[in-house]
Amino acid sequence: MAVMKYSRQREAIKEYLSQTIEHPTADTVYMNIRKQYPNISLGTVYRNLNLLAEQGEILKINCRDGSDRFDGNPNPHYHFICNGCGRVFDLEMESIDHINVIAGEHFKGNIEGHITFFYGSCPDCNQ
Amino acid sequence: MAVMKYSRQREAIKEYLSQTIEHPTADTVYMNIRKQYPNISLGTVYRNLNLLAEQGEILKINCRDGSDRFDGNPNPHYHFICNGCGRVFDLEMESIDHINVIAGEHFKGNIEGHITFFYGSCPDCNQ
DNA sequence: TTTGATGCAAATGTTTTGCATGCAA
DNA sequence: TTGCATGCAAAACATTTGCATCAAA
Repeated sequence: MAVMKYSRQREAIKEYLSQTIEHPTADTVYMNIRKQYPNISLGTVYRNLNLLAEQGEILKINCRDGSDRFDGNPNPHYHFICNGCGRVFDLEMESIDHINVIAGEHFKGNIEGHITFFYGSCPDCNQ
Repeated sequence: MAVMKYSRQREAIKEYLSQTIEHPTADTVYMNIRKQYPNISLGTVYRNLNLLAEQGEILKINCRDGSDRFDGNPNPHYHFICNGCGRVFDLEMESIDHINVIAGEHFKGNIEGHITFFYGSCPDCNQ
């Protein structure tokens, strides 16, 4: 892969993601970066989000409510998606990597990992 | 919800899904049903797949490799997605519902369930 | 005869891409 | 200067939808 050159747009995207607790969609990122760089294009936002995710600097979350979401915290962690408001929350929880072993007990392939997200109602939507 | 009327197209879709071990995309279902009903439209396939999934007669799998996949086995079970060939396998494994409890230990919302899929290399792609 | 289901095509929503230009190294 | 990054617009994809017609009940 070619070396990445510095770009102020990419920095702005990284900065924005690192300081929000939301898990914004590409479009939300676009809307916010536009406040600072009105001429930035959606294509550039997508290109940089994908680049950063590939480099492991951010996480791409496929929560499948239509569009992908992005998380400025690159450390592996689990997510909770609220059925009520649709917001995505980070979960602090102990490792559940042992489920890979359980999954592999009757399977002849090689299980390398899992993707899990939890759903239900968040504190605000709960009753 | 209005009562469903019989339709031979829907029956054919259900029949096709129940007798394949693949986890076809909507487009693959379309291609196959067309052998029997050359005039069926992709819109009808999508409408019926969504209907059947809502009724709990089939499963819709969001494995996020581009398009959704469908499974004729409506009983909850876990899936394995091969990083090599992209195929989706059913996993026979014991329940891991306890991870809902683990996830809820430090979270104030109500965790109702989880979606998990495993990945790695399948027996064919493994070495 | 009533009303859900269909085929067709157009529309939608998200993401990617081609290309000329801009800018970092 | 070299070549990655950008802005713009068009394209690519998967999926949904409006509508006139068809067919189950």
